[in-house]
Amino acid sequence: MRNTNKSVKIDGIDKKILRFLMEDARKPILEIARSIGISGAAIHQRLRKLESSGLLSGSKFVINPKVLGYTTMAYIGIFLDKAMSNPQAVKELEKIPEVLECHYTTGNWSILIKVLCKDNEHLMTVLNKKIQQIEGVSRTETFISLHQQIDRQISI
Amino acid sequence: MRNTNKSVKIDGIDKKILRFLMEDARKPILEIARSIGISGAAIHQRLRKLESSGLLSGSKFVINPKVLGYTTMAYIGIFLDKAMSNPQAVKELEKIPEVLECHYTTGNWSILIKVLCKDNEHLMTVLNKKIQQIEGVSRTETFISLHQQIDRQISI
DNA sequence: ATTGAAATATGTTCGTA
DNA sequence: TACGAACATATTTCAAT
Repeated sequence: MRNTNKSVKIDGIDKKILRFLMEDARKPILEIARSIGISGAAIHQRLRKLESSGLLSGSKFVINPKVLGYTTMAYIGIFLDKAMSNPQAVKELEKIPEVLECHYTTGNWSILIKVLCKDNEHLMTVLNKKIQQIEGVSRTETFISLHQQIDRQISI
Repeated sequence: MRNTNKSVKIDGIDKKILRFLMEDARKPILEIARSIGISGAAIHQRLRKLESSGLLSGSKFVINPKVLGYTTMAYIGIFLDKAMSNPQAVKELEKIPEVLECHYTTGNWSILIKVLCKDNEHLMTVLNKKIQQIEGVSRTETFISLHQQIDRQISI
């Protein structure tokens, strides 16, 4: 059973450990131990606690999509017909691999999604052949990200 | 010198390796080796090649901000005065820890940012006391993410 | 590109403070 | 909590194919 309440307290040592691992998930624990002057066993124990607190939700290898030719990122605001249920639309969006994020939002749209495509043509295909085809999608507004200037996690 | 051209070719074995590590960056290479039936040394070599190709841009520990009380995520579209240079605004946005992403976009706004706050009150403070204070920011449009339903990397 | 084996380094557990 | 020692695994290199 995983604890997910909000009363998790982390101290300065926890923060140091996390900052290292948020930068490089494969950084050896012993290396971290040496740089912050505490034993490897202690770090191991703290990491277990942080994991069971739910604060650590895993680790990821980050791949650079540009190297695979994916250079066009865009946000798309989607207007749904009143009749269309949000969960049903999300189920369809999940099937589209180019959709990386999907948010149910306040404001103009029902849904805001982030898509990653190879180029503008690819984006157009995704829009016309995939997203607009979803039942209940009435209109979309596309914002192409010409350049992502900040990309980071919460600062701790 | 890192190769960042787009002609990187990866085969099925590379994909299998990457899929494992994109899920769990700390998964032991030898474990992956055993599950796909190839030696650890071979995986090690492939990873080195993938790294030097620029496809692998690192690894990250993922932390769950909710556990620290950060429950309000929002996208904010920012209109900049014509006189205001984009890079200058970005420099100011970088100083705001709640800003996790910043995109220079086509469409209505000059900039689209993603912010993570503890609650609506915190979001309001960030908007009024930090973002609106930036010179050149004329107007903002906020979209609160009531629920993030998809969050993933490119599928390979 | 791949392998197995050797050398080095790390992860993990446990008894103790 | 933290430590160190002991043990189990993993990473890394290398000669050979």
